[in-house]
Amino acid sequence: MTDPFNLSDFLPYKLAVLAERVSRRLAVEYDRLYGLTVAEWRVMVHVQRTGKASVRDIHDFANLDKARISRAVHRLEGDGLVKKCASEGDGRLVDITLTGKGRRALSEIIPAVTRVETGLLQALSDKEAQQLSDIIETLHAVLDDDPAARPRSKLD
Amino acid sequence: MTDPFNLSDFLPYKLAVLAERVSRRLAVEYDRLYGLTVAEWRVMVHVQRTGKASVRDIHDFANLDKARISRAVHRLEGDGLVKKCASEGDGRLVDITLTGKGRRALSEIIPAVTRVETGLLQALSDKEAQQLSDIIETLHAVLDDDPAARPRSKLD
DNA sequence: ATCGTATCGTTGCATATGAAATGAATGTCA
DNA sequence: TGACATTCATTTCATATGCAACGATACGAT
Repeated sequence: MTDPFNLSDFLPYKLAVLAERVSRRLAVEYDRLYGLTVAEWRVMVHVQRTGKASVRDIHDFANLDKARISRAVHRLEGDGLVKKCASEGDGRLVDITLTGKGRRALSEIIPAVTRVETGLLQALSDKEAQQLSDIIETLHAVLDDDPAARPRSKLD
Repeated sequence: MTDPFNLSDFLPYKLAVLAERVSRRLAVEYDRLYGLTVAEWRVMVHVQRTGKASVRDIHDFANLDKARISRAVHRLEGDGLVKKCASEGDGRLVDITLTGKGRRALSEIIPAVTRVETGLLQALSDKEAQQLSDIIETLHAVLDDDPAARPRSKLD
């Protein structure tokens, strides 16, 4: 017989459950406002931040599969929220930029999702929020040294 | 123009990225050993813990969609890891129990995933591990009070 | 310059997923 | 008891997902 094993006490499970719950709560906001999915939301945010980005760029920074990004961008283009054009220098790349409509969309969505984040952070003291960041970083560092773990995505 | 918005600093994003990375690292173990998916793994663990469980029970405790559980159980039955039989008292319920093979499978998988969890926890001090648990609980409590959030799953 | 290699974005394919519908069994209450 | 509502597990259906393959472009070594 193996040790008693409690899903509820298992750190990976606890992380997964919280992350999913938070993620779904957030999705309510960007879905409600512009019918966006998580992938579309992340694409928009990254493009806003960098001004213009390729699928590859977003892949590196937004922790999303290449194909998922490609499809998200396609949908966003169809909705007129982003514009795609072939890169000047490199014919393989696609330059993705926000349209005016895209910028307006983000300017509605960002306050809404920030409100949710703020609600979460306000329940934590400044010290706790810092502890959480540190702990997250520490756990990433463990996986960085684990050859069976997938590499970490880059930071914005 | 909206505020500068950094995905990397956004708590929900940080949680999602870490949780997914940890989850995938774990999945390497139960996939490697018995070709299990996350859903199958959670079903097995819950059934081991309770001895016998219905789809509904697992739904309440393992943070999985009912349909996903039903399918996971079906596959596990096909692999001979669990057994299904109609409940005595209530003809709607299905009693799911581990087979001998299922118990043997878990006795291999649990040490493997525990090793991964231990690797993560060892990077944290006892105090930090406790802080993390407390913080997770605090964040759940915020969502508990948020009508737009999905209810929390029960604890084992 | 050219051939082989690497990178980029997209697509095909098999599978996974969630929401809603279904059908069977039970519960409720007049 | 009999009608109606509820609960449970499964299935259906539309969509999402990840991986691998692909075609196109760029790079690198000779």
